[in-house]
Amino acid sequence: MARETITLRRLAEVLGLSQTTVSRALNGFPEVNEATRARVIEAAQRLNYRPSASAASLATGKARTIGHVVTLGDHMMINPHFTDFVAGAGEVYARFGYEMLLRITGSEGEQDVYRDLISRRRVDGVVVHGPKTRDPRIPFLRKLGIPFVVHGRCEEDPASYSWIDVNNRRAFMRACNFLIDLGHRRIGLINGIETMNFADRRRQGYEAALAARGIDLDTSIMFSADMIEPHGYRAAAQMLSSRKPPTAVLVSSILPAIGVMRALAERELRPATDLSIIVFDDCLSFLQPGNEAVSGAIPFFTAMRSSMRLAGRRVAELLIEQIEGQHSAPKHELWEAELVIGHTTGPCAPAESQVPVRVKPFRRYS
Amino acid sequence: MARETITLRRLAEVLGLSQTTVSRALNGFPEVNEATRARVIEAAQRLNYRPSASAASLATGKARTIGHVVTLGDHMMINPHFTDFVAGAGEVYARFGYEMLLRITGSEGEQDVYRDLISRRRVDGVVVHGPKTRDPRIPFLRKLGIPFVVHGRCEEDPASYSWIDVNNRRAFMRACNFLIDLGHRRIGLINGIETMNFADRRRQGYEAALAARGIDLDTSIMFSADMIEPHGYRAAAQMLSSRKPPTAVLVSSILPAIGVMRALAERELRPATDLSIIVFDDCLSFLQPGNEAVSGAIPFFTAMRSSMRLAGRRVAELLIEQIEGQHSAPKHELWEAELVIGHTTGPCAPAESQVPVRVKPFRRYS
DNA sequence: CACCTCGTTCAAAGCGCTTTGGACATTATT
DNA sequence: AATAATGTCCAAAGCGCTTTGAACGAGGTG
Repeated sequence: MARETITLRRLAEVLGLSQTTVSRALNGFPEVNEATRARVIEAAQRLNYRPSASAASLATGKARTIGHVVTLGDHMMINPHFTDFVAGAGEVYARFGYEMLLRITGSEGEQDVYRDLISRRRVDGVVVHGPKTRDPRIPFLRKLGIPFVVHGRCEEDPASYSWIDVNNRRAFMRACNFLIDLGHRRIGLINGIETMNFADRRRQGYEAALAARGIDLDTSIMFSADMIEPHGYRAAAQMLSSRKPPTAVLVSSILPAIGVMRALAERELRPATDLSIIVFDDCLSFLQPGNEAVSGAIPFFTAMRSSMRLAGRRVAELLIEQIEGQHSAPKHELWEAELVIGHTTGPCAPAESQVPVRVKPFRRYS
Repeated sequence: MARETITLRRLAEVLGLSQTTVSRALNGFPEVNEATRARVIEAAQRLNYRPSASAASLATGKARTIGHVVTLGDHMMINPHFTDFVAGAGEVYARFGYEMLLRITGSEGEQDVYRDLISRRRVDGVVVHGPKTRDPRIPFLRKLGIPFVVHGRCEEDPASYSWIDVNNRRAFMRACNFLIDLGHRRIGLINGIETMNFADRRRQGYEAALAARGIDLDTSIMFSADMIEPHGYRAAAQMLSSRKPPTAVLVSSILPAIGVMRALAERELRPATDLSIIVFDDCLSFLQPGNEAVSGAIPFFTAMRSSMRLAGRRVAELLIEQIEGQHSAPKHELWEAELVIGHTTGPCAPAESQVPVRVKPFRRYS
């Protein structure tokens, strides 16, 4: 098993053919006799021949590898949603014969990481994770002239590059409207860090919905921080202990939402009856397995859903298209999140609501 | 910026030197005049020269890349603990100039993935994630004669390869003893999938602790499944609805523990008072940020802790040592988890306990 | 002065692929 | 029958590095 690795040259010798022919036979070129091709393939399999990746990429100039640069946040952690995304992207790479290169980096020097990856010709393209509202990486990558696709997008010139994003603004607007329809007037926001474009847009949606119904903003019930459990806990604890706690809250991820639950439990309060909670959950597979939705069971959290895994798949597909295809125009996809009703939302308790409650039957928003 | 990439040859031409000298100057060989070396380095920086990774690895035979093969579990998801591990490993790779290659695969054909990675010389070594109790990957990799380090270990011949593992047996034994000391006699187990070695050992620890105190096993309060929220929820729900619910429970990960909390809340029961919970949390960064422990705040869950990130770091270090160093003997590290007391454990309610309760003061186990 | 040793540099030979530009039979076309 | 058009195959030139073996002065020894 540990016998010397077999090279193209050896294989050609064994077969009594030239390297050219063997190479072409294996790579499916038409100008080789089908009989010889069969012989070659058989021998390659028998001798367990695998072309050297570095030799091939040196010769072709293609690395057949895609780079993912993930930045550690304030808490030096990788966004857990990332695993789902990567799983989706991985499927696609496997299908097309690409490798996935992962670089973990602190927030400084991200650009150097990209530059390094690219100028050493380690990757044919990169995917950009977690774009900020104004993100220097994008003009930088454009200038480098390398294929890339953004998961999310930036404020500036989004038409000039490919991206896939969820309509975060709309999702939060809708969720907020849903709460208002339930009679809530005092609605808190537990958002992610608002330099991130997605969080910024979520806030916009929240603000727009309130404004449209003539509800004033109250910054004392608006929070913004890393999307982790303790943040949700602290924010909820602070709101619930205030003289005028909200009756509902919009939470940016299921992680802080779990913290909200903890704060409620501590006070012997209950979701839906004491505090309505809507969470943007991105279908975190390890908390909310997709099959639950399929099987028809009612999920616990009322949530805006959008599959991270699907996003990973689609981003990978776009990127490969861009790498392999002729220079096509940038593509964009804006996905709508689905509002799924769970057990954490309910009508505003009459005592607290300033207007008559219009209870709507639970239903599944498109 | 998008000007043609500069090669070693060009750089040598510009400098009026041979490729040999330039290469050696950049790679720190001693036989080059320090004055020339300085000139070379300056020029390289000015012209933004980066050696081609594939050319270098073709010439040296080293890929300077390490492969991680992660297998999607039953729920087609990546274990979320993985992100922390990878973050740790990534730090080390960055420090030593290695890349990280990630391959996502279904459970079939894992071996082919390794074989492919290795025989195409894409990686210099691999790390094995989530070893099963008897895992065919290990003899397979040994036969291939490639450097690898296992995160966890297998039952068979663990002395023959390098690994880093947590003493899962001991951790669960200790946690179980702690509960027994609190007066609990009926202790449930919500374990991971027991074909996984770590889950198997955890169960052993649990069983050993009970046996040592003369408590009979009751398989109706022992559960084993993927470590996700719904599993914890279902297991807890089932136990709490039974005629004779446990007064304490050992949970294999913080994810199912969240499900346990949900089951409790649903029944208006409370942790510690109605059900003691100890969780093995692996310091999931997005739920239990390390700084909480450092800052002295009492964490919510009573937990057995062991840092995934540290494990990732150490595994990477061992692997690089193995790749670069002379053939040294396999190394093993067995880490002890730390038992940290939080808010989810308390004495067994007298009515339920069969023996007088011996309350111990809360303390931090080493 | 011849000889040796250093310190420094270089030409050239790979590493294992892909790809260009023929070569050489066959077969089809005139 | 001569020519053109295939259908198959090959030798050789790269791709951009690393590394071997040798060259060449300068300084140190006998």
